Amino acid sequence: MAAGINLKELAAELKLAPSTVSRALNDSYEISEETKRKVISMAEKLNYQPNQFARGLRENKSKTIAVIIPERINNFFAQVMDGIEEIAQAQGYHLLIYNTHEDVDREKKIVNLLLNGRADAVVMSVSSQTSDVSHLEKLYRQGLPLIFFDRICSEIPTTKFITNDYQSAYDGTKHLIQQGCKKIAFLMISKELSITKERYRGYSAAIKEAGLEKEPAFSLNCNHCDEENIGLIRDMLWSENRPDGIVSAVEKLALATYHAVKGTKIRIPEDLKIISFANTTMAGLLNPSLTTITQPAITIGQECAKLLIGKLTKPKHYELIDQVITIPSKIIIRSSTVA
Amino acid sequence: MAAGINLKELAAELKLAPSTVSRALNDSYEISEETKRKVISMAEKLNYQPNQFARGLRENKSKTIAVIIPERINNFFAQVMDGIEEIAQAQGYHLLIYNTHEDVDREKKIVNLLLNGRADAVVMSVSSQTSDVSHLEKLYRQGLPLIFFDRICSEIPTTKFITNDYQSAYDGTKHLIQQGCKKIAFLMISKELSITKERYRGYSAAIKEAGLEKEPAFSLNCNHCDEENIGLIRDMLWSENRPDGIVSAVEKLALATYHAVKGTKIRIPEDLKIISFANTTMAGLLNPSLTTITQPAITIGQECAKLLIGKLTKPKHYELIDQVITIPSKIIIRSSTVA
DNA sequence: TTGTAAGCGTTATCAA
DNA sequence: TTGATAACGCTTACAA
Repeated sequence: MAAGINLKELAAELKLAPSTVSRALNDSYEISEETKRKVISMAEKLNYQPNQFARGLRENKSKTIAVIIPERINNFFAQVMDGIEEIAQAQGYHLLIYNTHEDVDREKKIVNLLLNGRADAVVMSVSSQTSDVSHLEKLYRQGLPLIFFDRICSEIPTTKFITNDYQSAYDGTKHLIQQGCKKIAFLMISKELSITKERYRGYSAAIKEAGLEKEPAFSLNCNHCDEENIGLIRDMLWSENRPDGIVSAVEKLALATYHAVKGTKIRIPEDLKIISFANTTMAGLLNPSLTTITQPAITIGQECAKLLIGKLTKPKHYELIDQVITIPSKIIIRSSTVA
Repeated sequence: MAAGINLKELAAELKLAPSTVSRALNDSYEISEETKRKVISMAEKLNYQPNQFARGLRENKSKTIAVIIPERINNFFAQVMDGIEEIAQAQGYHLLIYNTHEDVDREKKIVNLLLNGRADAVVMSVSSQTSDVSHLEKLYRQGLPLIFFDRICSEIPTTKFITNDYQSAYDGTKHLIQQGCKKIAFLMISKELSITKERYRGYSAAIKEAGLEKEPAFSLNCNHCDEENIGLIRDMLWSENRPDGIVSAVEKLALATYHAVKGTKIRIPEDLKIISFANTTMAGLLNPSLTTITQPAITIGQECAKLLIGKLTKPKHYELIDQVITIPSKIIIRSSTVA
């Protein structure tokens, strides 16, 4: 309703042809400077805004990037989105954002919605339920530039951005070993996820290298219900053979551990040391402060956006080749691992 | 590139006219069941996806809602977005999300970008710098349905959703008084914001009612630099006449207070009690756990989306009248206010 | 019940 | 340097 003025009306106002006005606004070389000036000033005066649908229909471009994440209430993903948006805004791109809530059915629906030109490209991190990737293959085959970050999909031959999951988990686990831990558990949300596999590999390598036992019950596969996770962790901590160290693959499980321990006689770090992949700014304020493996979330977002927009605007100079680009995390040692 | 099939090609494949196919896909009453079946099955087989630009151009609808927030790394706004998205997804709407980073210039640019039909409606929370609202008035005058939440703009005669800022701040302050506080400070990020004004009114009323002194230095106006805020709060806590209670209008200032106190001999809650508007799930894990005024963020998001989509789909039944709808917060008492 | 044709607001091609 | 016209893919009067 109401709506603004369109090109035809603007042209009529100027007593010029629509095509002339269009060219003037697009700074075409074939238009005189004087006409350009007149057109631009009138356009501003009348607050002319070109219709994006008409333009999109003509040019087959939406100047929009779709971002699909599994969770919004999560500092890591929030920071990645800020990174993406920073680059996108600067280049005049808009962001359609979708949260799958870790639900692969929602993910499929969302991906299907993107097959119609609503977005020029897609950047995503898959849900923890995603094992069948046919919907992603369909998207890829449509020719939409697609890249993954963090939770990547190795079946799709495109560029992926991750942190050094293996090495960070290895270093983190080694840190616990150096602090005297003998029985170290690993907390994860889904065995299917790329990040889980890599982080678990790093953890396992450090355990093996140190000659420590690898109790099966110490590989704890959690889910997305906080209450259940707290229960699972509590059970593990009250079992006969309880761990004295924990490597948590995701932030929420470290917090669940804090909840599980709360009100019990288990003390962190004296009885239990914990290190976690985490990006919360509150790590330093927890009780005790949490040792974290902090991911370069903003940088990951920026790099995703740079590559994708590069590919969209200068296809000859950018190629989304099948590769994994790694940006290292930082381990920040706090009280939860130092007795 | 690549791209899918279009309506004309689909029609050719079926040996039908494009209009017939269009009607069949839109489940028009004038098409026979048999034709509909054929069309739909062929559309699925060929994975036909209608072009959104063409449709938008025809119908002047984008099925998209723009959401503008001042900050993304913030549980309150993340929850509001989840609430909006839940309703929007169910109704087939997409979300364009913009972060102003509390910068009014960015806010203006973003608002200007929305004048061209990219979104059918806008839901926003203004930046803390926003005092000149001419850009918002322009948006409103264009006829784009616009609603505000949390940080509202009273100059625009539309519907706004907030929590009971006055009452919650009053109750929270009273809680501190009941816990024995005599000198209560108020932390805020910007005097311009609607929420600041209302929360400050509630705080002031409780202070006055209890006959407590109202030291000017106790109204601490902070900004968006965490380091600076920690310094400001530290200065206040080390001054001659230091407060024994704090009401924080926003979460980040409560966290800044925790940082300011860390490593000093000031103990919470013994020497200083603190209550804060906050939506972080970590409130219970802080040291000590933080008493919070928790806003109904998801509900606020859902209500915004319901009203806006109602207005878009059934304009006769929904009116964005000039009113403020209040959804109450919950005070959750934890250790930071109980000695 | 199905087909024909016009038009949404741009931009690109061709002509003037 | 500017103007007229067609085309992008869809929906909807109007015809058949």
